[in-house]
Amino acid sequence: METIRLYFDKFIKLNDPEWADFEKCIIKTNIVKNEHILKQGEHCNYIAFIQEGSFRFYYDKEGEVKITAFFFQGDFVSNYRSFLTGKPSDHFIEAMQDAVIYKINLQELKALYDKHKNIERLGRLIAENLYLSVANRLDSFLFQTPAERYNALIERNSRLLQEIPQYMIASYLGVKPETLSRIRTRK
Amino acid sequence: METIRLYFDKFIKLNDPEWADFEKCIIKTNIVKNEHILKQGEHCNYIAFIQEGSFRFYYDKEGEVKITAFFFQGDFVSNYRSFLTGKPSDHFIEAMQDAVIYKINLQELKALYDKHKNIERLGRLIAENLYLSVANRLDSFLFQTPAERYNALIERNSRLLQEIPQYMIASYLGVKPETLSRIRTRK
DNA sequence: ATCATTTATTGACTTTGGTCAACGACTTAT
DNA sequence: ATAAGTCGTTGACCAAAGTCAATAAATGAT
Repeated sequence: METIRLYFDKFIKLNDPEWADFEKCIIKTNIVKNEHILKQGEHCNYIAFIQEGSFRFYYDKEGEVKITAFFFQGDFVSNYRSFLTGKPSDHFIEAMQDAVIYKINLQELKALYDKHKNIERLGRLIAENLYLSVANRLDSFLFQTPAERYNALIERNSRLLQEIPQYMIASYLGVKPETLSRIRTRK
Repeated sequence: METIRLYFDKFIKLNDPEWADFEKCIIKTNIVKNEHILKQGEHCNYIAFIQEGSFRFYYDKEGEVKITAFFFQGDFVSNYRSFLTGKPSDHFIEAMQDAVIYKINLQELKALYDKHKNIERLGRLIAENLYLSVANRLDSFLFQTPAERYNALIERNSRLLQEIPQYMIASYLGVKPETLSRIRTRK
């Protein structure tokens, strides 16, 4: 559990009593490839920190799968909307590789928000962090062409994307696999 | 100032000492139509709460104006990304009508985060709130056609949109004015 | 190693939205 | 009142991505 503490220190340094309480609401979980950690219709009652592995966050619209997000090592993975609103998830979260995550339970975290100011602050920093992620992704749709999105993506994440099949990357970029294939050849 | 307190009570009830400190970092400002409250290149050092009026949040890409967001009464208006990261704004914020806003200064707010747990919590709630807004807008681009976005928008905001010219709505929806005109006739 | 399945590519054609230009309805300034 | 601009609409054409189908390449299971 000490290694996870180092990760959280990057957000905020918790003192020993704070950490002791925080640790209690964390559950380390091993996930196997293709396992779902959240399904459509379920309530997302956790945020998980990814120590190892990667996930896809997708939506099944009448049989057509649309990938909304990828999550990698060092990211928080969650249906944060469902987590915040208490509404059931419209997305699935599936492991693309074997993974190790630390689940932080919603109810217990809320109790810790009341108890420790620094954990309340951690909650703010996580929210701000996730805001920036989704705002950047929105920008990529507002201001970039599919080809520009693709180039920016491989620029940022080339290694991590090696293992991800191209049709999933196409879905993430908002185009059909045929179109991504054509984008890749015409440059 | 008491009227603004009622608005903030919807997020979180601050007690009198908390409110007294919070009030000090708020500046009530009157804005005239077409006035910019933030320009490209400036650092956004505030979040403002809109008591009256509306704003457009836009990006000027080589002379082509793209509207990223509208803000209405009861919303927070800010370049929240610039506010969080400290980087200069790439967007303009312009009043579409005469407006009354309450600006909350960044540096003073940060000091209050340290001083009052409830204001730290207010910061979290604002971040979560803005996360949900931008996540919903991203979804509208991922899962909806321009026509569906248009219908959902007028469904939600029909009254407020009365005063906004159609070419701005087109830009917000991510289409050209000619296309929006055609969407409107073909139904 | 072989066969079956999944994934990626390519071609022909369709659909959707963009571009450019013209025009009419309204505003606004003089 | 008139002229100049702005805004919304319409038409003809263009460009980009989607669709459908065929095939090739890669992956996995036995």
